[in-house]
Amino acid sequence: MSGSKSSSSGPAAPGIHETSRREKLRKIAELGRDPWGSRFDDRAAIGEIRSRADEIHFQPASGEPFALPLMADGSPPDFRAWLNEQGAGQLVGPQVRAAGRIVLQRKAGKLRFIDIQDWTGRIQLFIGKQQVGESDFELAGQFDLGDLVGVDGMLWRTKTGELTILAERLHFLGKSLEPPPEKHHGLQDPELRQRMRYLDLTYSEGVMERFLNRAKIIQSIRRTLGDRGFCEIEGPTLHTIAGGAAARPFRTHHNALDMPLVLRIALELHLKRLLVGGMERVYELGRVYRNEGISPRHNPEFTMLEVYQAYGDYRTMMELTEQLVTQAIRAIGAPLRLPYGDAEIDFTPPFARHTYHELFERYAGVSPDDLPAIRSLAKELDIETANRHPDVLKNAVFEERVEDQLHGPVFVIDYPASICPLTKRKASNPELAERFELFLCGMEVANAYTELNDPDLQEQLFQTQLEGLPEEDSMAKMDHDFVRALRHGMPPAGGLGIGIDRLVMLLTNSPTIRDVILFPLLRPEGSP
RNA sequence: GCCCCUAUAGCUCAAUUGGCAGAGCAUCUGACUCUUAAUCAGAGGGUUCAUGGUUCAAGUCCAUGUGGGGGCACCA
Repeated sequence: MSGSKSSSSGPAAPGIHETSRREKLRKIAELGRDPWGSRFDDRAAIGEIRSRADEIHFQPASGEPFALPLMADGSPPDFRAWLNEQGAGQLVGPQVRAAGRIVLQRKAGKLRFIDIQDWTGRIQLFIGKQQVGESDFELAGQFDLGDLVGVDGMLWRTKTGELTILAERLHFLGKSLEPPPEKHHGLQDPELRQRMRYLDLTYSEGVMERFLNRAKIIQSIRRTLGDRGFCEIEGPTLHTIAGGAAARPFRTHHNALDMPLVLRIALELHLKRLLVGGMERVYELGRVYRNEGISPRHNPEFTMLEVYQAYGDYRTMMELTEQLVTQAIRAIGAPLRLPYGDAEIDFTPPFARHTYHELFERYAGVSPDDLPAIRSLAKELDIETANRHPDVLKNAVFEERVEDQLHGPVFVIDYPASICPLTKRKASNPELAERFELFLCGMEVANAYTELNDPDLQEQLFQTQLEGLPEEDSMAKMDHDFVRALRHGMPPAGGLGIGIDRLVMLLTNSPTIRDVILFPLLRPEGSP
């Protein structure tokens, strides 16, 4: 970003907007009002106020008040005519108090119409000198778009039928020194939307709702797990070994101990230590950090849920996954058939279950056991074949050919054991791991295992994985402390990981992960 | 790390073949006591991301850099 787009901070002279706003700020102070406001009790949310529209009555000059004609969506086209037919009298509504940001202003002679917005909605204020008095009307003259104001008044309708607060008293709650974005189009530049998320939340359609839905989804997940007796914990984010996944970590350093540290790339190994310790149902919902590329589906820090249940297995986790997802959809008040881009996802449980083998044959067109065929297919797809374990190669083909086809939701089950070093093998077939991944729109959203609890096998698998791999590329950094924990006996268990950001993307129809992370990683503004 | 696209007023966007840098919103002044992205009349607002280059002349063409977007790679 160039310097010319940077904010007005710094030595540059204040722009024309700021100068005008500071002048008004000064006038507000002159009127004896605090331009930065103070506590404002007992206001109602604008959404709540709007829901009281039916309390507005018409009070004729003589006789009993009566309700307005039923208005399905707010205002009838002929409200003005209806009012004229009623003859003498006036509208009477409940007394309300609201506060919000000024998003539109219209002057009509000595009247002011102002739209204020809080996080539940917008409402129009009618400001006339007659109603608010000399001083408040003078105050209203100092209002700019973006200012925060409060109002006491009567819920009412204008002649056009618009639901309005007829202002009786105005309160100034906070000045904005900067002009808001263009009112027709809002902020368009994706960089500015992420960098100045506060503006995006206020002025871009659907952004507030999306992030409130994110919060509801996370609340729902905690509730679902809590109802089933799971205990939430907070593991360390500073690790000495970046274990539990295959990803490059962020490196850092502890000064007093003069010790290298890494930020965690997964939650897994500490949760399993807690299984050993007797926490039979345990989970963490927290941030992990992976020092990798950025894409519409990847942010360097993201939110992960990992759940472990003693004496369960991966099938237990499949059922739990369905519960977590469908409950989350209910929590945001959405139907089980959800739009995503041009497609629709049907979350009605049970989700489809297909084996890795079956899907491989269907979409790659060759048998996963036919190694020569896989090799030639891999070459066709420009996949590196030299010195790779057959199953690793097979999985590369799977990712290239199969995953994009998995519109889902579909549980892919029974992975080749060799690519799952933390997973128990199937008793009936030790070549296969008791693992599933949940795919939606070609995206991996969940990953679950029957957890490996044999310490000798675990140690051996760590060792095997290490061979021939640069240390930071391997998921299986030898973690002696973890193996020692397993040696004390970990119950057989099911484990589940869910990428919360991706789940939120799917449930809120968001095309990129940056749309569901409030502050995604950006380069510093104006960096060289 | 590689490839493609992109950067013009506070914001959203124009600018013909290389020929005087424009509009809407916002701001300021004025009119209007039921407006609805209010309207009407006027005014001010620019280092065209940066640095070089080509040219009589560069927002426009070229090179390099920076930010952003998209794709690839990376990501079990």
